[in-house]
This record gives sequence, structure tokens and C-alpha cells, in this order.
Amino acid sequence: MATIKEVAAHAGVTPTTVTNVLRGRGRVGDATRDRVLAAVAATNYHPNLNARALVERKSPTLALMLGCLTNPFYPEFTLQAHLAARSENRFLLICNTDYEEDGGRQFLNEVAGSLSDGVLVANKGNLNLEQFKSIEKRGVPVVISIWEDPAQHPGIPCIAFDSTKAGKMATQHLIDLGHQHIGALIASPAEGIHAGRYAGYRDALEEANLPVKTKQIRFCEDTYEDGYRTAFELLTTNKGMTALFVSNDLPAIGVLDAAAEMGLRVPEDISVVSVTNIHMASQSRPGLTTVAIPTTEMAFEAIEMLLELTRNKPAQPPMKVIEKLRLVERHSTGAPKA
Amino acid sequence: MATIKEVAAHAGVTPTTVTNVLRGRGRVGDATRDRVLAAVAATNYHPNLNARALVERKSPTLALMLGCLTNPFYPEFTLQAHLAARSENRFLLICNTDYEEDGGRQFLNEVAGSLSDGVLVANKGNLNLEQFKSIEKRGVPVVISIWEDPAQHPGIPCIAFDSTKAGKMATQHLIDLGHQHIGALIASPAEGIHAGRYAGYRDALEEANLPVKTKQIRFCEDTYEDGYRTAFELLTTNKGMTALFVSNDLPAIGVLDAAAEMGLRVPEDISVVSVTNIHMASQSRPGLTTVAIPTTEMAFEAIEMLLELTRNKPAQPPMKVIEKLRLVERHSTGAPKA
DNA sequence: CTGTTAGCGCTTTCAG
DNA sequence: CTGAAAGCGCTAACAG
Repeated sequence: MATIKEVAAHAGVTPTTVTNVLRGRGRVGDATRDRVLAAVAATNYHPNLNARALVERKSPTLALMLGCLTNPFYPEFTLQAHLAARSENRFLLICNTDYEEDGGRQFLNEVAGSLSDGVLVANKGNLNLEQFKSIEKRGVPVVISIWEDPAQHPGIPCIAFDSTKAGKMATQHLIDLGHQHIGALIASPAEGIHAGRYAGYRDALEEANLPVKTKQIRFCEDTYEDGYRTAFELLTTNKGMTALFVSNDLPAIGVLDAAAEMGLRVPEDISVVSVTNIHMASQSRPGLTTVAIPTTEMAFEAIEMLLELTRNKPAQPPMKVIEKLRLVERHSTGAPKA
Repeated sequence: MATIKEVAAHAGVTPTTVTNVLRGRGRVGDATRDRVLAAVAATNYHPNLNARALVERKSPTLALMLGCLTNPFYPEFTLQAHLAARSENRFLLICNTDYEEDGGRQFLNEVAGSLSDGVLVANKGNLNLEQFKSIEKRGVPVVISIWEDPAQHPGIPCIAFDSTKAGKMATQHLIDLGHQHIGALIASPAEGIHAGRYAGYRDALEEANLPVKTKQIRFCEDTYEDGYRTAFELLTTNKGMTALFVSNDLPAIGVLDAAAEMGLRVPEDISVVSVTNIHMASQSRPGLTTVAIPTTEMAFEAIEMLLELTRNKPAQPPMKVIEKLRLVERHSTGAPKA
């Protein structure tokens, strides 16, 4: 690893001049520039980013905290965040908090403000907001992305989408198709991360003067397996339903498999709709009808907000809500049988 | 962000002493230690990792290069690599090379040896080995993980598994079940990354004195969609097959859906087996029988090798092959109809 | 247009 | 047991 001094010596200049040509600062004579560039090539020089970060008081990395990369939503979000970060010439440091016994506190403490200029939090519902506020107090910007409730500000800068609207759109699609007996499978506690999606389901039903029947509603873990298991139980004990609103794609795919296992045809016997539109939703049988949330936009806006916060601290923590929601009709929904 | 100087001032000592108590170096009096610790707490001090990296000539991060996090194998590998890195108190920097127009060269040049002490490469078959060798020449260790062919050393330290054996085990399982007409769907070019798995398929057939029929073999992209499309074509134009060897899980799941679409029952009409055992393999309908490769072990061994290489440079690049392979029987395979 | 000087925050000899 | 001094590799004033 050549250092800037060596390059400078090689080119017969000082480190300052090398920096100047490499960073495009100051004015440098053409001949000198050529000599420097030649020396850089000859020595295969690459600046030490740690040293640069130290003096510039600014690091080239951003930290991303998420629950677990193994939940298929996160890789998609992470990829977009990575792309956004790269487009700003930043690198992404990741932390799967589910496996840190302290929920990522140590990661945050070590990384925030030294290795990383800021931290992006992919919301998974059980956020320890105080933890992030204490990071902010140290002057390190934090933004929460995929915040589900525009009506309730977490007190930390965030990028949100309207999850209630998403839940409502999904349910409304079922109603438009003519369904009147629509159960729900919510992949969080009632007051948990999918509370908004759940509220959207109830709103749609109420506006259509359809009853909200607790007997037809279940809460489960946000996994394929628990979606499968819970749907199996719900579908065996409640026979009258023609459609199911599921609050997330992964458990919805479990629902599809449970229905098949029971000999129920989707959508002929039961329609299934959900929210998110992960890649897998197009790889299920049948393809899953779902309300797509703006994953890409939330990732890009989050990175942008984070970077902006490294430049200026606003008096109030901003919230940006991305309105874009889109019903993606595939083949898991259809009209109820007459 | 408090600095070590401020902490020292607060405690009435010098930075040296602060370092000593924080890093456990030297001998420090109990009273002094307590004062320092109190000062650390009072100022909410966290060491600047960039500064530390600079003086220690050693960075707390490792870089992971992979094709694209969106291919479901990578998140699983990445999670394990992350866990392994964390267990050594390192952080992971990731790069999705598929989206870097230069295949990650710039990432490598900027990161390797300054931000990151080493780079871990998750093999996806189209590796530019020269690129990595030039990084090694700069004294930065590189290890390739998930190398598929133990018989052929890439010339760079690597962790390998025996993909030929995996392909053979999968095919052998079909043969053991009584299948004699076994087609193949290889998710790479014939000489591409799945060449070993493909060779294993042929080996098993030949050892069982079964013919290898080119008509029943197809090559496709390593995606769900192309698996679906290619299987559809193969299955419509070749009627005699009772089983299919697919070289990877994701296209195999596409195969399952194609079969269902065509009205073929799996495994009654056609058995499907593949290699890898990604999480999705247990979330398909039917569950996919597949040969599990040692993802976790490869991730941990790779991190360990990388770290070892930062300590000592061996004369020859090591290769460690993880022998562990395991047939995971689910429900996509069964005996052929009599 | 280029060089000199100082310093980012930390750790490590080496003295005391 | 604690402090003083030097330096990691780089960049930003400021001179010249």
C-alpha cells in the first residue's frame, strides 16, 4: 500500500500537490499533473480512506440496521439502499439486529459517528426509539425508513408510507370484486407494526357496511410458516369466508400453501390479497395479488435525507411520506363464487 | 462526540491512561481506573474507529462482494458472514457487484486495504480473478467462498465445496427411487458455475448405466422465471421423463410451478430435485427435495481464513473444502409410476 | 502554481 | 503506575 508521501516523492512534488490533483482542488500545472498521475499509476496508489475520514471528519460509510436479511423484504430494501448510497459515493455497513443480543446497541455505539456518518434504520416495528435518540444526541443523524404511520411522528427523522391506505386498497380490491366475507390475517400484534394495515382493512369493511368479525381475524408471526399454520386453523374453523386479507406477502404465501393443502382453490374458493410486493409474490402459485409499497423510493429518499442531515440539522425532525401505492393484480384474487 | 482528550481532561489524566483502561493495556491504579470510567460515562465517549484504524493499521471492517442480494442465496450467506464477522468484532461492508458497471473494481480499489482489511468474495461464477490478484498484490487478503470445484484451485485462497458430489447425490437420490428417465436443467452455461453440479448428474447416470440424453438437458439463467420457462419447454417437448435434476433451488421452484401449470403432479408425474437448500426450498409446494450445501460453514470458514490471512501470508494460497453435504428429502421426489 | 505547517483522534514506545 | 512525545496517512490553511 503506497502512501501519498511515496507518490509525492516519486513525482518530485509534495503530498499537497498529489492531493490537489487527485481531489481536483487548487490549480495544478499540466506538466505536474501528468507527473503525479504517472506516479499514482506507477505506485498503484489508493488513498487511505480512514486517514481521509479522520481529517475530513466525515466517513465514506453509512450504517444500515435491519432485523434480519433473511426476511425477503430486507434484501430488496438493502439493495436499493446500497444503490442509493453508491450513487452518493458511500458504502453501506450492515447490521442484522435480530442476532445482536443487545438489539444493536453496541453496533450503534461503535459505528455511529466514527465509522459511519449516519445510520439508516429499516423499521421492523419493535424499535427502541430512545436508543436512536441518544445517538442523535451525539450529533449523528438517524433516519427511520419504512415508517408505517404518517399520522404519528416517531420524533426521529423518517420516511413513511401510508400503511392504512395500503391495507384499505387491498381490502377494497376484494370488496370491488364482490366479496362480503373477508377474513384477516395480521402478521403482528394488533398494536404492532401492522396496526396500520389492519386499520385499513377495518376501514374498508366499515365504509362498505360490511361487519368486522373478530372470529375471522387472526394475528400471527411475520413468517411463511406461521402464515401457513394460522391460515390453516382460520380456514378450518371458519367456513364462510370467500377472501382473506393478509398484512404481508410472506405469510400470505404461507396462506396460499395452506389453502392448497386443504384442497381449497385460490382464487375460486378463496381469494388472497396482501401488502408489500416482494419479489416472491410473483413466484408463488398462483401469483399473489398485493399492494406494492414504494420500497425503492423509501430507500433512496432515506439515504438522501440522511445525507442532508449530515449537512444541516433542522429544528424539527422531518418526515417524508411517499404516497405511491399500487395494486398489483396477479392471480390470487377473483370474484367470489355465485 | 467527545474525544479522548476531553475524557482525559475530565478525569484529570492523560489520553494514554484513558486508552490503557479502555483497551486493558498496561497497569492502571484502581482509583484512576474508576475516575476514567466515570469520565467516559459522563462524556458519553466512544472511540473514533477511524483514528484507531489509522494508527493500528488495521480496520474493523471486512468487505463482502456478491452478485446481488436479491438472489435468495446471498442473504442467507451474508447473514452468516455477518454473524461470523461480528463474532470476531468486525463489521461487514457489502457490495452488490451486479449493479456496479465495472464489476466492483472501483469498490475494491477504494475499500480494500484502507476501509477494509480484507475482502470476501461470494462466488457467482463470472469472477474476474485477475482483479482479485491485483488486490492481493497490494497486500490485501482476498478469499473466495463457495468455490464449486475442489479439483481446480483458482490461485486465490478459497473455501470450496464439492459441487460434483452434490449434483451426484441429488441425481443418485432419483436413481435410488427407481427413476430411469432423468432430465436436467442446468442454471448456467455448460462450462459455467454449475459445471460441477452438471458433471455430478452425468456421473450418477453413467455409474447407473443410464444414458445421458442431450435432448433432455437444458441450460438456463439462474432465476425462477427462466427455470419456469425452460422447464415448460423441456416438459412439453420431451414426454418420457419421470424426474428432473435442477442445478439450483430457485429455478427448481420455477420448475415446480411450470409443472403445476401444465397439470403435471409433483412427484407423482415428475420428481424434481435440486442443490443448495435455500430457505425458499421449504416454502414451495411441494417442499423441494434438495442437497444442502454448507452455507453457514463456508461463511464462517471464509471469515476465519480471511482473518488468518491478515495475520500471516502463506506461501501458497490455501483452499479449504467443506465436505458436509446433506440430502434434504421433502416432497418433490418420489418413486416413478409403475 | 506549489510547498510548509499543523493537526484530525488515537495508540505506542519510552521515561519518570 | 502514569505522562510526554511522536506518528499513523491524509488534507486545509496559508505562504511564497
